[in-house]
Amino acid sequence: MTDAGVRPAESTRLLRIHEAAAEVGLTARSVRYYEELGLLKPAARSEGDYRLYDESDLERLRFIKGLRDDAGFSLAEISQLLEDEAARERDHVAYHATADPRERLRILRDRVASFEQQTQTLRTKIGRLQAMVDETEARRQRSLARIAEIERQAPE
Amino acid sequence: MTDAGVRPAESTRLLRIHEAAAEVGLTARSVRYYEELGLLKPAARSEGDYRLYDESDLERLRFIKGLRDDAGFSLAEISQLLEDEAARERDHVAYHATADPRERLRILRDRVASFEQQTQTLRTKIGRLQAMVDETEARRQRSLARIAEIERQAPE
DNA sequence: CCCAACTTTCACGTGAACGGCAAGGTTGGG
DNA sequence: CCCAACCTTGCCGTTCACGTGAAAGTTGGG
Repeated sequence: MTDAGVRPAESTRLLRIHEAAAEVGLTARSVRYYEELGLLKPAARSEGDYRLYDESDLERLRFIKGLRDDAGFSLAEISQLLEDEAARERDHVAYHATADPRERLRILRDRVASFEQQTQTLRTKIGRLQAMVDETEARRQRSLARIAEIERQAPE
Repeated sequence: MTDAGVRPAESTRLLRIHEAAAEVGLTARSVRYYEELGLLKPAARSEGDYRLYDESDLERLRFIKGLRDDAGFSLAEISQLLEDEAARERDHVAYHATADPRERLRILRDRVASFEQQTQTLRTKIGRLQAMVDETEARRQRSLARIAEIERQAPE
């Protein structure tokens, strides 16, 4: 209970939408669209209502971009995947607002569960891709076998 | 030059578009659209111009569907990925048309190269997904560490 | 041969994921 | 205080990947 104002630096500078978007390789339009879909909310707004993004926003945007580009998820699926974390995001404020360790633990544990859900989903996708690789490998082997056979029958 | 009509059994029954589509979990419209994009061509057409698909067509359709659903590739990317094989597909006819072992070897070798290209692309994608998994795992670990720390400082 | 069920091509409609513009407000250096 | 460069909220346009008829032709069992 000592030391009242526990809200010091946040250390990272806040970025405006174009800066933030460029930082993670997106367009401002996309970022606004993602917000419209409820995928994220800027950490703050300026006096004149400019969107302001912090480092955790950038992480989130990078994650979204990864899910979209690398994993090929639709924004609806991403929304689904981040749904839990979106609820936690509301807790994020609560996390910094409360000093109650029990509350903080609850929030952190939910977050861990969310991460586990995400890795699970990603691993499932990896599994399906691996199956496709195996399939293709098998087809390659079959072709190699036929090549060998032909070479046996008609050596050049 | 002996034996004019060399087109005997093909063994597998030919399916019409709805049957083929249902078999691989697609719609007839999608299959026609894929043909329009040049992703495949039915093995044959009936007297009255009905599309007729054989087993290799189904394999191809399943592969396309896998690339679309599991890998999340766009149809343009899939087209790119199958491009080589599409050229080989034209060779497919040639393969059965020729009895020349040297020509058959060339076709088979090209096919092997195409398979290797495909697995390479898929493995790259798997790598990016794995990186995301690692990232998420790291974040989970960090949360776990903070949980442990809080539990040390304020044991319930 | 007939007819219901399937298919053809053509064409317009739709939802997702933005792009781009207009009309106005905000920032911040000079 | 001024103004260029940024931002805001609409809102309409576009591309992709199909969905959904319409109008006509094909298949195949009875």
